[in-house]
Amino acid sequence: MSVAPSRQEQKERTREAILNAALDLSRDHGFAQISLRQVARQAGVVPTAFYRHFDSMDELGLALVERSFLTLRTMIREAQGDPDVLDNIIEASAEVLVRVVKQNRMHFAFVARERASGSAAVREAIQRELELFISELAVVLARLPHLDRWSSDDVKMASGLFVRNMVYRAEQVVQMPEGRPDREEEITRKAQREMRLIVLGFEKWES
Amino acid sequence: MSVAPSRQEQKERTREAILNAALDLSRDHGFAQISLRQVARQAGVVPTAFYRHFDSMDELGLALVERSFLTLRTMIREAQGDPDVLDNIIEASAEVLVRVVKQNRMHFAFVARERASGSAAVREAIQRELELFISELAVVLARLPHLDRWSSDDVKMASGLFVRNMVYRAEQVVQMPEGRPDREEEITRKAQREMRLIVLGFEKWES
DNA sequence: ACTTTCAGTGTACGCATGTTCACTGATGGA
DNA sequence: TCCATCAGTGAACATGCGTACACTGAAAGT
Repeated sequence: MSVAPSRQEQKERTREAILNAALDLSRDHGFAQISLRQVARQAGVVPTAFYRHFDSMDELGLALVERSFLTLRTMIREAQGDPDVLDNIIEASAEVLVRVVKQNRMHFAFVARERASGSAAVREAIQRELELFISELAVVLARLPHLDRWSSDDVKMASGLFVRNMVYRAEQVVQMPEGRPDREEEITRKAQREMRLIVLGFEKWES
Repeated sequence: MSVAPSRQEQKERTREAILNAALDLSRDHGFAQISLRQVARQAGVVPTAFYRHFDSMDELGLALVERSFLTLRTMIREAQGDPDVLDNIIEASAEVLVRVVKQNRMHFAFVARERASGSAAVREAIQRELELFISELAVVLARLPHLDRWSSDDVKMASGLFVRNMVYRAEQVVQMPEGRPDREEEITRKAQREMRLIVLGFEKWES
């Protein structure tokens, strides 16, 4: 027999249902074009109940941004903990990328989609988080051979190149039909080739 | 005294007004979230007249994709004609990029925004056009030193890196507030640094 | 045991939407 | 000159929207 949930627990549960409903509906139509009523319906709740959790759709969007970047940070932390990554940044990080993206498809899809097109508030939040993420990755990169002597501007440039590559490949993984390990391998391979090319540039870089 | 326009001319004029209205409204809200009635209103025409030119908003979107990529092709042709580009691909092409994007702000904004988020039809059309564009640029790149001996796959990778970099920088130019030559210069500089890094990689690339 | 709090309900409203239909009147071919 | 064509009109419709408001009833505080 399950115990009756406390009021707080129940509220949290509904909030979660709303977030998931929005994420789910965004998949097909984009967050900006789904309505408050659609979200409420999918969450199994009456439209007005929505307001007990969020003031507006915009606020819901910001909450989704926050939640999505939480999983992005998990990735960078995982990459940092992995001893392979420092030895072999390219192969290891490309694999971490594809794996984490596959596990969190919806979150990455949301970020990739709304980055350029969401409401102004959502778009700005994503840009800010992405900048933050680039800075965090730069700290990791700064410990690599060749890069440890660079100016911080240069390291950030490298980090930016990697992250943009990552976002692009994540878009592809997200759009990839399920159960196509061949496509997945191809994406991993292409990402690796590109990162290898960039790293080759690092070795000759000056100023 | 101006001559009365022919029926065809007048129709073409209205069609153009609808396209421009849609492009203009997309700027703030994204194409996917503007309504047929808004477009008609902005074009100075009654909603039902819209149907004389397009069957649906989706078809309007596809027409905008086509028109936008027409200006993109202008850019590549201009770059091909410019003798500086072959000698000094990086500086010259970065400048061509920023200039052309500034001249065609709205078209680039449209492509960048709807690439990841438009309706399925619009999204797919843009992806297809972008692939085509990468292939065309690859033909130009194949004539560069170091690259002339590469496999066509490798040249396409290089082309893809440049184009993605271009799309990203175009997004920034578009979002840039008007009359900020300092920001513009910074973007040009960053784009150049990144392209230079990639080209450095080219010189050491094998297989 | 009582009262308060508050997550979720149900109704009602005014508004913008996409699409239909019958129409008008200038253009342009006969 | 007459008449067909057809780009653009204007009214009407059903529908879905965001939000206001008064409400209910169980959980939590006393």
